[in-house]
Amino acid sequence: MTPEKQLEIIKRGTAEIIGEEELLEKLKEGKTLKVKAGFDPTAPDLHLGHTVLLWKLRDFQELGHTVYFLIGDFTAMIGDPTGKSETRPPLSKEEIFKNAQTYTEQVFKILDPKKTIVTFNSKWLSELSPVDLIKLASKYTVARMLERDDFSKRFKENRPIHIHEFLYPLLQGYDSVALEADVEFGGTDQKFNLLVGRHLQKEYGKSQQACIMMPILEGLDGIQKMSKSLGNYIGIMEDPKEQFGKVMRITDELMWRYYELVTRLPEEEIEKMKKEVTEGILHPMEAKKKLGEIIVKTFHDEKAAIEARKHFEKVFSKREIPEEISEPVITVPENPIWLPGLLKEAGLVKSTSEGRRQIKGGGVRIDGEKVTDENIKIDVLSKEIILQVGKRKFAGIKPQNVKVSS
RNA sequence: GGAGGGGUGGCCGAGUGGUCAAAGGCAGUGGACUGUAAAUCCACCGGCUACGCCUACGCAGGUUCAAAUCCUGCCCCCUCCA
Repeated sequence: MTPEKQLEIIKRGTAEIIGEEELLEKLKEGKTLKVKAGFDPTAPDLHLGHTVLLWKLRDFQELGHTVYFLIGDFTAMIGDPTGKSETRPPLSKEEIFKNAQTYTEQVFKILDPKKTIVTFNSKWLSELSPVDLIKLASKYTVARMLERDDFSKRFKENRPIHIHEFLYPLLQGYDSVALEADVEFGGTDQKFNLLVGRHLQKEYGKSQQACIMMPILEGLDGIQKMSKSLGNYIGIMEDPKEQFGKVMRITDELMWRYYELVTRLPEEEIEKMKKEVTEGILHPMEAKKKLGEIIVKTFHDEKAAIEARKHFEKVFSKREIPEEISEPVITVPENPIWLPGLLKEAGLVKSTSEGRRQIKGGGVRIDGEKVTDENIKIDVLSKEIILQVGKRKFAGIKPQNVKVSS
């Protein structure tokens, strides 16, 4: 493959590339590139947002390059500045090891393990002496630091910025120096940090990395970026039914974005589907179901995808009770038990107060029958009953799973 | 170090002695409608087998019949001066 052709593959789907010329030069030299992507070890639950980047790393691997999967165990002490700054205690060796394992478990659903090197930035960062650190700090200015979106905003709004937060971009940049990265990856929100890496490499007399920014995937709400803390994510380790259900809950518009960013369907095919939907040939729901299947299949398998779809159709389209529901083992204070208490025991609501509200709001069903009396008492010992709260939460209460405490 | 401003529910943000479990907005949950979507509308949105009680307005005390509101000390944040 020609270097130009390789570059074309690399560029597809990216938001921005800085240092494209150097990258092309390196491709022409035919060297195996060191591709760096950093991850925070404190949040090892990967979601679809991360996969946008992972797929692009996969492209690099398929072109023969090596991915350095960098776990920022050292920089995690600072945390990428977001305003909620707190110095976090360093993670223990065991925790780091455990998190790293969780990572690889997830990441290798997409990446090629043979072309991936997992590494930790504590390896070189903890070796830095105070003198080294001062040298590092001298390579950048406060004015330039304040150009960073997050910092400038906080500065303008009179919100605190701690000195150690300035260290984060510097240390991340130093990672590139230490690794001698040829390419560094990040979301568009990482632009500043990526550029610091490029700058520092120059300062330290190394060749400069290309910075590749991937678009940020919107979360389920369609507005904010997908993140664990906002709770608007689809986790790649999540249950197939959950993944499918969450996909179905996004807006039609957002569905296309997901098609583009988290599936590997060729662009032409996506365009074709889009056209068919606007022309009324393809029902948007059908397109969405297909997306759900693709996503489940990627992280689980074909069988799980089909089952998830069936489950969805049964429970939501036909409003039937699913085949498999949880059957909690519960302890109740008395036998005919007060319903709100039972709902709480069964884990369907957080408190009896919430249980009462749900009943009043018409969200509770027993064996498919709506319950309106919040004071009703239920006999749970004579036969199995199926409790339901809302459309999605079910629990089967079997007499043999019930213990009466008093 | 000095002067001033501020810390309220998941978030934003009103509230300066009782009528405050705390306005309003966002998020969330349930219902209606649907394609389980979106949009819209309605309700709920601290806990407790509850017309009452408990816990909550930075932390700890105090004044009062009564405090998110007043007083004292402490912690934290911001601004200006040095």
